Amino acid sequence: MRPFDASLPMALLQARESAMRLFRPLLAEHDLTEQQWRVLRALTATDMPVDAGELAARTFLLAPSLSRILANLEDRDLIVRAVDPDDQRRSLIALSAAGAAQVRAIAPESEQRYTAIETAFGADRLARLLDELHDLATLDLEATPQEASR
Amino acid sequence: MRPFDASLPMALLQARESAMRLFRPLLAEHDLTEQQWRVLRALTATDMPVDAGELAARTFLLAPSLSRILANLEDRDLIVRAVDPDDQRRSLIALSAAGAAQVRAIAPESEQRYTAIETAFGADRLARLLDELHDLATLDLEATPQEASR
DNA sequence: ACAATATGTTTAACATGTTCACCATTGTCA
DNA sequence: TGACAATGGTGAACATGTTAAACATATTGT
Repeated sequence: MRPFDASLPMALLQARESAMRLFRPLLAEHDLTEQQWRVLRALTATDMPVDAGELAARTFLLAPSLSRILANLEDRDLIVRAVDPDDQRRSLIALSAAGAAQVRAIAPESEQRYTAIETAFGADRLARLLDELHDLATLDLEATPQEASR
Repeated sequence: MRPFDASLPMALLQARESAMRLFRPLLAEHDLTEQQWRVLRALTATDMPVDAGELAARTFLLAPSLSRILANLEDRDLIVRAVDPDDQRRSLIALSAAGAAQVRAIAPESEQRYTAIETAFGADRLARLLDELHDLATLDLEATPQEASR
């Protein structure tokens, strides 16, 4: 069988771990997990409140995970939630003032560490790598090839 | 701040998810998680029993996670464990006959699906991507740059 | 209007990720 | 030899990944 560390999923996992090792300590100082930070960043990027489904898509979190994360962030008053008046099934989510302050407190150091990776690996090289990763992610492969003929 | 989906960790996460979507259903048919499969594969690749620390390194699992996974696999008789006579702290782990059979049952289809990715993305292109990922993973970045001068 | 269906979100259950603490066994060294 | 630190493994606690089910609200078709 294919050698172990030559597999694509393992290589992607290792590379990601290597990068995250640089960010996790910073986030830990502010009592945020990687996923919680992802949610806060996604909310920072928008002016309009977004519903949970949209937020899940933007952060690449599954709905059940996001649901727990939002409950946590709401308890800590980093976000605010309100029922969508046009569709009571949805809840509209936005950053609170404290949440926005938290993001402002972390962002500069986060950017700085990202730049460190960019510098060490090469900015243009990193850009090409991101392009390749994007192509790979959007490859659409048949999930069940044996049923492709239906 | 940096746009959200342009970040390296997100790109790596998406790419990996895209690839794993192809494998998870296959593993689920055999009641194995991705990580359990990783352990079985790692054990297949060696003739000698390995201790848990070595196995953790090869599968890129943290020790506490591996500990739980091994307990699970041992309950299902897919692996066997024995105390290392030379160092009673270590336990030596090997594939059981049933575990080896399980791997043989899954491997062909797994390889086939991997080949599908290789074909769709381009074999040489994938090889170059793996090289880049390896370089990225082995970049050693200072975890805490501000203390680098000590 | 009403029943059937679809959709957005949450809960449940189990497995893993992550950090910290603990335990047993080894290794070190005064 | 006998404290004492280092090492391998596990347990605990909390957060997330993952799938399936439950729930409430909307939508559809008749």
